[in-house]
Order: sequence, then structure tokens, then C-alpha cells
Amino acid sequence: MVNHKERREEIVEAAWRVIEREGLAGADLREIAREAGYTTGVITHYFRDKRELMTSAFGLLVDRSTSRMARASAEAGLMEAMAQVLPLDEERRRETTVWLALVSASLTDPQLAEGLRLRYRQAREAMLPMFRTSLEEVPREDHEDTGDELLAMIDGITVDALGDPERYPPGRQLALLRRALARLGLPAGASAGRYG
Amino acid sequence: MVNHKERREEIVEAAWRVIEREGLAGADLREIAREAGYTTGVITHYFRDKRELMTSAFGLLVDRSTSRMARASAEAGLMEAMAQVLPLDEERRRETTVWLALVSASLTDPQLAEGLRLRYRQAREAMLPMFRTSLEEVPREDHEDTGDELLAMIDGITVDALGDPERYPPGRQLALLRRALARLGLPAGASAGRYG
DNA sequence: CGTTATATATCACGGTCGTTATAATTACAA
DNA sequence: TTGTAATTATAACGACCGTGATATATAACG
Repeated sequence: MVNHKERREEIVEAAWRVIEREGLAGADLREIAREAGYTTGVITHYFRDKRELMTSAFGLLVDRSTSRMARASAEAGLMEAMAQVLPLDEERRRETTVWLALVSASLTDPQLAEGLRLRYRQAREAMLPMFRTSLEEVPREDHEDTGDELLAMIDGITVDALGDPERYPPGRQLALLRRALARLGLPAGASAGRYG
Repeated sequence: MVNHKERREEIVEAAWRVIEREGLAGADLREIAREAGYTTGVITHYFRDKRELMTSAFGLLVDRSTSRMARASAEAGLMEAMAQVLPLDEERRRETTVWLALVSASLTDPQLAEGLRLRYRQAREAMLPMFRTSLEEVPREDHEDTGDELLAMIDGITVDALGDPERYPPGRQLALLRRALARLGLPAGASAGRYG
């Protein structure tokens, strides 16, 4: 028998690669199937329709990102946790490209938006306790505002870096993140990891 | 005779409305023509192909935004200028939705990306002198970094607010912007305009 | 007025898409 | 092994798309 979960993830990962390579417009089922090494029949067997495949793609994306963040938060710190969702290398660039494509598409697709919102709330709940201790180091600030400022900064750096990679190499993204953390009174950590 | 420039803008504005309503995927030429009150023959008469229509749509978008920012910068201040590109009302929400859709599409469409990059550089050059005087009020900071931090904050608030409008009503967007400006040592202005 | 360029409309072509039905293949159980 | 369910492949349907060819209508002008 086939492990349904693993097969679905296999197909989803193929979808990621196609979306990153050719965009959402070019991510048709035939191309995704070809990328995965199957035919469209397999996709329709494991996913009700294209929308379910896309929401699953977003869901796994968020899961992978948040678990990476949780690990980095425990092993290193807030700075390193946030760096997990910046387009610093090929894997993260793929993730953020797919993230932006699906978020953009969801703005005019209520059903897709609903699926994404569910996943996003899970991610938010997983992230909040992660830097709760850091936020409590700034007791006089409004934690809600500080958290949203940080998230906005992350999303903004990501969008700008995706649109103009030459202007925003990894080191520059991290410098902007470090400045933002320092300005917010949060621990920015000492190391920038392997990205300098 | 027909004023080519005006007719092109008329069609572009129809394209905006369709993109905002049904996304880039649903913005086919027949629908755009219907929205504009013409037929597809008219569109192909004024635009070489769909891509030229889309880059023109982005170009006019940037032009309108930057001129609004320039006016607000002169009449009010930096805070009000930045607020011109946040999704605070229907017009700005339309603009930012189209902006995000086209930026996302450009990530996997080199030709579209080139067209967008040209327009973006024009916008950057038009904006820089606008808040140069404000940036010089923080002489000990790196102006390049401060400007990029501000832009990232604007883009981040925009993306987050588009994705979750209920969580980011106009007042909250402005509050985040005001906090960011204050933190950067920039004049945040006294008034929040008509958005409270 | 007649002629020519411009503007707009109509239509069909080739191609692609998501979906569905169905056939072929494989794996498992009795 | 035989039968049944799961898995994969194939094919076709209807709909839609961008583009370009062509026809009609309108305006400009000698």
C-alpha cells in the first residue's frame, strides 16, 4: 500500500518547484504531474481538485517554516528564528516565492483565502510562545504592536528582496532584520549564521 | 481623432478593476474589454499584446501613487506621504492589490519583471528627494538603511493588511506606520488625516 | 464628395486548462 | 490462485484563452 501522506507531500513538493519556476499561471496539473514523475490521474486520486492541492501546498509550506523557526528559536534565538523565513538561500527563496504567489491569489479567491487563513492562524499560534520570552524583555512596550511590527518587517524585507535580489543579498537582509530587532529592543543575537 | 494616451489609460483603469475583482488569472482580454465598454479589437489596437497592457497598468499605477505621495509630502509631511501607498481606502486597496499581483507574477516572468523594474527605479528616484530633508534630521544614521527599512515597513504593512483586512483597519495601519517612523527618528506628523 | 486613414467590431484558429470517465496495472487478501 | 480494492495511465469533453485576420464604421482631409 501507498502512504497517502507521503505521496501527497511528494506531489506538493513538485507543485512548489513548478510554481517557483513558472509561477502560479504556469502551474497546471499536467506540468506538476510531469515534475513529480506521474500523470494527472495520480494527482486527481490524491487531491479532490486543484484548489485542494494549492491549499495543501501552502499548508505544508507553513508547517515546514514554523518547525524550522521553532528549532532555530530553541537552539539559537529570535534573530535566527526570524531569519528562517527570509529568502536567504534557494530553499527559502522557493518558499517565499510560493508564499507570495498564493497570498496574492487568495486576495481574489475567497475559498483559497479561507484555506490560507486557517493555516496562518496555526502558524501564528505556534510562533507567539516562541518569542514571548523575548517580548517580555520590553515590558513597557505594547506586545501586540511589537509583534506586528516585527512581522511586517519580515514580510516587507521578503517582498523587497524577492523583487530585487541583487539589491538585497543575504547579508543585507540580515542587516535590516538586525537593525529592526535592535530598534524594537529585542535581542538581535551575535551571529548571523552562515550567511554573514 | 482619439487621444491615444487617454484611451490607453481608460483601458488600463478597466484592467485594474478586473484584476482587483477577479485576480490576474481572471483578467482575460475579453473581460477587460467588457469592463471598459469595448471589444477585444480595441485593446489589440492600443496595446501590442497582453504583457504590454500589464506593464502599462503597473506603470500608471506607480505614476499615480508617486504623484499622490509628492503632493502629500509637500502639503503635509512624510507620514502623510507614506500613507498614500497603504491600503487605507478602496482606491488604495485596489492599487495595492494590483501591485502585489503584478509583483508576484513578475517573479517568474522575466519580461514583465524588466518592465516593472524600470518603473520602480523611476519611482525610487522620484521618492528619494521627497524625504531627503526628513532623513537628514537623523544625521548619525545610515540613510540608505533607514530608507530601506521604511520601504520594507510600508510593503510589510501593505501585504499583511491585504491578507487580513479585519485585523488591520486603517487606524491600525497608521498606528504601525507612526510607531515605525518614530522609532526611525523621523517626523511622524501630528494628524492621521481623515482615517483617524 | 470621395478617398484614405483610423477606430471599432466580429470571428475563427490553435492551443491549453481542469475535470471526469474509464481502462490498465499493481497490490493485497481470501 | 482468484477476486477485489487501490493505484496509475489514458483519453476525451467542454470551456476558455491570446492572437491575428478581416469586416464594418467613423473621422479626417484634399
